[in-house]
Amino acid sequence: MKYWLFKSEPNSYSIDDLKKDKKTHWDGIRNYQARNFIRDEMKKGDLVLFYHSNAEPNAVVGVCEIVKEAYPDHTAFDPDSKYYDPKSKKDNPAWMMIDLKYKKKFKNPVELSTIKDNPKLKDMRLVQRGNRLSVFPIEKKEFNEILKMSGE
DNA sequence: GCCAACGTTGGC
DNA sequence: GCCAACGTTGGC
Repeated sequence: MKYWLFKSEPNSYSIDDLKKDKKTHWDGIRNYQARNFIRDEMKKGDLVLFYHSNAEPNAVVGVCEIVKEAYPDHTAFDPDSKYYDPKSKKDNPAWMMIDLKYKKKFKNPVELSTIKDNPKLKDMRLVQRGNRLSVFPIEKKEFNEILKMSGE
């Protein structure tokens, strides 16, 4: 089993939206490295930290779980979608998505600033310079450390 | 709002 | 195949 971190801007989709929806499909990934993680490595049962970016404050705000493994991202086929990509064909989809289930929202979000201050988390991609991936793997010990910092 | 970082595009 | 231009991400 693997552990992941997903970034989302709360004004487009927040942990509260996921809590309300209970489950969602993670569409709109249009980066090949992220796509490869989704397609090749994410498995049902993997746990995901949900992170708010461009937020006040930026923070890990909860946990969710992968409940469906990679399948074609249908928004790439839809000319009306902002994620439309004519290069993605139905018989050879370029982009994939997974389904996520809500698990918990932290009472105390773990802020980016405190993550940066924790030497145990210095190797996380989240705090590395220039990291722009919106989904990426994290270590089990990093996942557990964030949980510990949240007090959950 | 600024800007550094970095992925993608397209001309050559 | 190189690389400049451009667009996007995301912290500050």
